[in-house]
Amino acid sequence: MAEAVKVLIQDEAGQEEVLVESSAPLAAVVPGQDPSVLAARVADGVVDLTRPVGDARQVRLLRFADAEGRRVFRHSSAHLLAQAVKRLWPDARLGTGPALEDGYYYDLNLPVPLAESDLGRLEAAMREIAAEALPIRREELSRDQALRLFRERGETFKQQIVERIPDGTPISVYRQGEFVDLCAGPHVPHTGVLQAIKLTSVSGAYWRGDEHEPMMTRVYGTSFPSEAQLEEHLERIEEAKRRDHRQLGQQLGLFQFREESPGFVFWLPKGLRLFRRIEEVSRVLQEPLGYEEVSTPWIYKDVLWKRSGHWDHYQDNMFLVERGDEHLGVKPMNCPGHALLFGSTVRSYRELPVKWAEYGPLSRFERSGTLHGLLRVRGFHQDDAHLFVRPQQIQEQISEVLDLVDRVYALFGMTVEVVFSTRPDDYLGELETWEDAEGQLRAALAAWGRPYQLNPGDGAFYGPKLDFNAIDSLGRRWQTSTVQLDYQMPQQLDISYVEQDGSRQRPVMIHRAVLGSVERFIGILTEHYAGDFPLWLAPLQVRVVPVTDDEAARARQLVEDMRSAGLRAEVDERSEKLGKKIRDGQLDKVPVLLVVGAREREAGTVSVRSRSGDNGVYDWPTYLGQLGASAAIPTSPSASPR
RNA sequence: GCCGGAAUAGCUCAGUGGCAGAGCGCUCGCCUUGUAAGCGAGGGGUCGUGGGUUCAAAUCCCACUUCCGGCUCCA
Repeated sequence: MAEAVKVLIQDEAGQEEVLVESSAPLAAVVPGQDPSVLAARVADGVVDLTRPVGDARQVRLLRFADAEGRRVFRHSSAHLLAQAVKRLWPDARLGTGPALEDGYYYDLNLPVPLAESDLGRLEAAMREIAAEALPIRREELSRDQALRLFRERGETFKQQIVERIPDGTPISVYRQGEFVDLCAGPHVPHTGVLQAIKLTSVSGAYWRGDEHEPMMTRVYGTSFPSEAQLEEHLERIEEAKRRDHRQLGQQLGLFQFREESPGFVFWLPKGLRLFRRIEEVSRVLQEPLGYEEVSTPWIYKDVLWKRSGHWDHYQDNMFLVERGDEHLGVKPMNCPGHALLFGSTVRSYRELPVKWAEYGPLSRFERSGTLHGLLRVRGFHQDDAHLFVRPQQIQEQISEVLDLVDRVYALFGMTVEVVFSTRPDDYLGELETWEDAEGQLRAALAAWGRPYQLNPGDGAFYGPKLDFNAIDSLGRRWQTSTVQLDYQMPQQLDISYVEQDGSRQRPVMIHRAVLGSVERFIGILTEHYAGDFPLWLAPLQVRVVPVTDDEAARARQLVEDMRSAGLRAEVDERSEKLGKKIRDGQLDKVPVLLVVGAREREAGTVSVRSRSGDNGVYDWPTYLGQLGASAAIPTSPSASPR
């Protein structure tokens, strides 16, 4: 009972209305059978082009350029990968294979270990299947039919998934040639659409993400409609690799890691200059807000950790020391120490808020496989502070921290995103207190006036929190810090202040770190700037390059002038060609190279070369003044020169 | 911690069972340089550590350490 219906086709170019049989597949409404159309969005969601038009009256055509079209393309690529694996290893059992932002993966249980060197073979098999242009067909089954199908095929993992689907839910599978996969879809019309394919890596992944479940082999890949787009993507990956802070740290002589102390950083002089500069930024910006620095012990007896709750909740992440009868723990956080100091004397409400900062070393025993350059270490420093406040001061103090976060990240040309995590199911304390705290956080966020993401139920058991993601120059997100309200620590360590009415009250502790770990932050900054630190931050700001050995004396004089002005400068005195010294200066990513020869000496000038090239000749005393000014921390972002 | 891979000179890497190599860096000498690599010579190695197989191991096998890609974790 085919009936002709009017369908409105929407495409990026515009829309048109066509008349089509309702029993025809959606593909029939695609103008000119355009092969770049991968799927369609109708009222029910994104669907296959093989689906009948049915009662759809508005159809949006999806291509690779659409995020939804891209997901379909990548998901079909994952099926292609799984099919290729099954052709090479028929005993392989399928797990799951979703699309990712930039590609896809498939988790499989394989009879043999798979190495990255096997990926070429696998890619070849994928290309073969693509060349076969197998039609991809959807089938709907009952739960029993699906169970039987996957049991017959020995797909035990798929069986597990089906078993978890409630009875009565329609189940879909997709077939392409000999391959069948349990899948909600949708998919591209046939495998020939999947043109440019690349498998990128292979690794292990727990089944269902649970470390008690078996380990699957996960193969990662990406795919594009054309080789040119694939090339472009691989080029972006190369760019990210060139920015890898571990590589730049080695190349620029900033820091090292050594086998003798896994997870701890060896800072070289240049790296430590960066480190100190970052700390300076933190101090300069927060001291006017009434922060004061304290220094507390880094090893405490188990008694303290038991009182603070770390012994029960955090012991696995602590370095423990046993010395005779004493059990000691190296601090993973500053809060208990700060709370002890706060409680060491009677505090009046007049003193609050108390804001104590500490940059000292923290140690956390991270599992060996989680260490990653500066981004995940066992020994680090935070721009940590604890605010002891009266409950009614929460909002104003959070607002102040939000403002500080904005100003700090603006210095580095980064913005932040905020995630607000609220009361979890297993919360401690009074419901009323929680509601008040969350209300104050919400008010502070509203005053801040920017959108934020809500993460209900993801707060800490002791209080709600705000997480910050910094966004770098490549658009990548990095979790840098959290601001957490804590009602438990003051109680556990029994600290209080005297209220206006003479009563003893518990302060609320606000844990906050703006940069988070300084180590991690430097790793992020290195990648953000690709090692081209701005002048005010660069470990070496100026290198003087004498044209001949005869100019070395003046070059040294210039460096002395600069050092007196507080600049970080040095001379390249090697007996090398000018071109060589320029090249090395560029490779060392020095912001300013001053070329000085006989001409400059006679005229009292310097020839300036920045990272972008020759900047011309300047009068030395004038230029020195300018340099000094632009090398200062640009506390007002508009005044920040790169 | 788990899965897979890797470890050779200071750095980046070549070397698949038979005398340990290259480029850069380093030292010395020559050159005296004008905006991205001047020339020559020299020094430099427990081939990650320990065990095994073999007439013979950087190379094959086992264990450990560390790193890399992920997973898990990151109150």
